[in-house]
Amino acid sequence: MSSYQRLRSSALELFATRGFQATGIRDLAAGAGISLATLYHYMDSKEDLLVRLMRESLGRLNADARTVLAEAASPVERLAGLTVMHVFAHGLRRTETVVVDRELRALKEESRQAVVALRDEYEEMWGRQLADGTADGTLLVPDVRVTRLALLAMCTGVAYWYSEKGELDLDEVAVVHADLVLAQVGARRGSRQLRLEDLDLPPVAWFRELAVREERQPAP
Amino acid sequence: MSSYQRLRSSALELFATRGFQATGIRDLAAGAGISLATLYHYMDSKEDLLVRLMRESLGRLNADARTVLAEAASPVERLAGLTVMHVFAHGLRRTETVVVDRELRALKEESRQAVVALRDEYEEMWGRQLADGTADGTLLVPDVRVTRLALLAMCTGVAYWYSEKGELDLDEVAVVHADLVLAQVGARRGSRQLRLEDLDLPPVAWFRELAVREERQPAP
Amino acid sequence: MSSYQRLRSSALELFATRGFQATGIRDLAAGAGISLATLYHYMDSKEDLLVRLMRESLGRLNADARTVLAEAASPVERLAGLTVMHVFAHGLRRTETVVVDRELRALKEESRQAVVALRDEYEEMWGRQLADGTADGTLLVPDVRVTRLALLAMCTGVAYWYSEKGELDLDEVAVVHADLVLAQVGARRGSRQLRLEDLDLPPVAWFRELAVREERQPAP
Amino acid sequence: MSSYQRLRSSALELFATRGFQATGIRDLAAGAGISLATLYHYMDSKEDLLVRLMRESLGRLNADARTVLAEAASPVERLAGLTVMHVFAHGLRRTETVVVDRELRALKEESRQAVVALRDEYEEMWGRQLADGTADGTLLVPDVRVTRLALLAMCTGVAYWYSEKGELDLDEVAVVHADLVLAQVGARRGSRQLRLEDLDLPPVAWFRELAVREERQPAP
DNA sequence: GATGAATGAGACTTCATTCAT
DNA sequence: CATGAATGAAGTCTCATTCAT
Repeated sequence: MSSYQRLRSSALELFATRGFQATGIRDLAAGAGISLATLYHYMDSKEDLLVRLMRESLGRLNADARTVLAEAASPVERLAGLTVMHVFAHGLRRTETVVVDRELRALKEESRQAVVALRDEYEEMWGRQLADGTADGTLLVPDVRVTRLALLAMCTGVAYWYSEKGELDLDEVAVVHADLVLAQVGARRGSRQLRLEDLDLPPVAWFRELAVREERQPAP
Repeated sequence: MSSYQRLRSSALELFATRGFQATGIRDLAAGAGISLATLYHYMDSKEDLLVRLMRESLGRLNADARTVLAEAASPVERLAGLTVMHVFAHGLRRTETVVVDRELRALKEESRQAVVALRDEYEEMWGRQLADGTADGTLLVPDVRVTRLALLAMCTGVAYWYSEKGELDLDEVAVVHADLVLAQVGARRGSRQLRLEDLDLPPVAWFRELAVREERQPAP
Repeated sequence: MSSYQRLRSSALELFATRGFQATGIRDLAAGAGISLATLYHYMDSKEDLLVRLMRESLGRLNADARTVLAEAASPVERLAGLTVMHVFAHGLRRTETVVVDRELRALKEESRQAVVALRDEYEEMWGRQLADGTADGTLLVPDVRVTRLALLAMCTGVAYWYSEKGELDLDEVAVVHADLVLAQVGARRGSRQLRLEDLDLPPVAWFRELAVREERQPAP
Repeated sequence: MSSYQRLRSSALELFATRGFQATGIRDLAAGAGISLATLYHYMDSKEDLLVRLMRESLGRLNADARTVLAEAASPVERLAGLTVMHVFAHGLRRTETVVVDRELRALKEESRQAVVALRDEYEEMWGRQLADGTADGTLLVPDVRVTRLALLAMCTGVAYWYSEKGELDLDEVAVVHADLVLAQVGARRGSRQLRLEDLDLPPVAWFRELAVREERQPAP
């Protein structure tokens, strides 16, 4: 693994665990196994590194979301698909998603806006399913906007409490969340509450694959 | 307002906005309108201040939760009551709840454990309702533990996105969340999905009052 | 002597000898006998310190120049008086004048402009005597502007080569420079070249006194 | 233009403008359009580069001075010739002369002595004319040593304030300085003040040619 | 010739904290 | 109560330089 790769993953781990502000550049250098000065071959500044990691992460999340949307035919299925994908992404790529979620405030205005734009792009995909499903009557929510925020908060929470070392199985967590979401948005067939297993979606293993698929990392 | 009161509220604002690590003691002093040295009349250390604020906040949350539990008769009603209370607490006491949620990791082991114990006490009250309701068949969830984590993440999210200056009405947000929770846990009467308005609980205004009720602040 | 006084004089010595850029803040702290952190009680930044020292120095030079102008009645006498004053100021307050002369380029644009304005104020007093004396025919120069620059460069040079420990007497150096200036500007009475001793000016000792007179230093 | 030529001229520009200490090796590399590591093919160290540039510059100044002395027959003419040559050298080879004048203090003792020796060699040529002219009565100065220092400071000043882009004509500046010098040293023919135009010297254009004549640069 | 990667030392500055007054 | 002065440790970042390729 190259120096940059080591820097990337240890920085994510540190930022996620201690927080960006609480992580010193000495920690970053030590984590990557390089000297303090060498660190600056791989980043312009600490903030620059953070921005880079955030953009990568959100870029990938958006790509995965688009992949999911292409696999699902209806708003309800798309919403469920996004949920499963989101849970896997936040459970398996814990560090980067936590960093994106928590460290926005550490950015200066300019870079913050760029990152927020990427995040909005993602959330817009969720919002559209809620709006579409409400429009065609396949789901029923009290308030589209509040519901979107509530669902995302719930699913993002996985990154904070799930651990691969724990006893919970992430496949199950994903299914549970999808079912919770379907219940929340009142997705029914006749009088019966729809569940993930009722939908025409790729199997859960497909979503797990998507989340762990290797991505070519851009050069420093 | 006394110096300590000003310190308390500006510290919460700063910790919530910038984060604990990113807030310097100079910021704290400036926010309270006192000198750097005087600051140390009101706290032993920066961490000590944080711990104090967290304990106050969680102490109050637990007290409010107990008040709610005493007002509701069944697991379903208690769960809905906790939800409404939680949303008001996190919407109206935004800074302190955000600080409790985000800055646990800034504490040293010893104080962290004390604060975590308070938090666990609170979450246990939620968990108990889910367990009780599952036991007596009044609600149906895929997994008690995952559901508890999911619901709490969803409801705590309010502190992050709700703003008193926004166009959303917090009363409505609270109702929406209660309805979402009831849907998620499959609370029904016959085949009909239960909603907050169907339950025997104090009116929403009562919960709002609870959340804003003045509390005597302990002396420094 | 207070910490600030010690900082002031050792900073001038260091800046004059090694240059601003080559002087580290460790050198400044050591020179003043204080710790690195304490140094920042007395300055906002290294550049801020430099600006302060420059403004003090130029402020005093301008004050001294005005004192001299008030003592002399004609352009020729004023020019000679400025010359003697300038030589004493640059010979006896060597460090600060050298710093003002050499370190302008180390300043950022904003502070640079403020300092340059003070310097221009001073040079303008020289220029006016040349212009006035040319106008009333008491002196004759090839080019007012070039002459002013040439004279000032010559007289400022004293700060670079004169040393109190050397064998030259500064009183004599001042007289020589005044005579050189009078010769350069063609100051004559009839066909005879005027010399300093021919003019109606305070004695040389008066100028020396002016240059060493204690000045109240402003608080940090 | 070769890499070394570009390095040479951009280094001079940077050293003259920002100062030696304030110029980083990254600036040097960027100025020459080469990489940081490649820079070290053209110099042993930053100081080595500075020494080289200084020796080149002083070597040329001495050569030019000797050429001038060979063209002039008397101390007065030689002094005037040196003055005109000096003004052209400092006006047209601004960067290198400024660097030599200001950055001596940046050198370590050993190299400093070598460069100072070259500078002394040059100043000695000025001193000799003053001494000779005083001895044979063709000029009259208050103090040979002080006068030499004063004249040189005055003429070197040209490098600091003259700009090719300004409105002043360097030919005129040179003539003015020569006349000022002649006045300062009391060069007369009978009772009349001598001026440059009275002397038997090559035309001003000859001196300008001398200052801009291409010199073979030694290989790296 | 040329360079990307690497580094120890040191740059300037701010940190949380203490203490005599 | 309140504070100005002081500090050791640590913050982020840049320095001139080397070396394997």
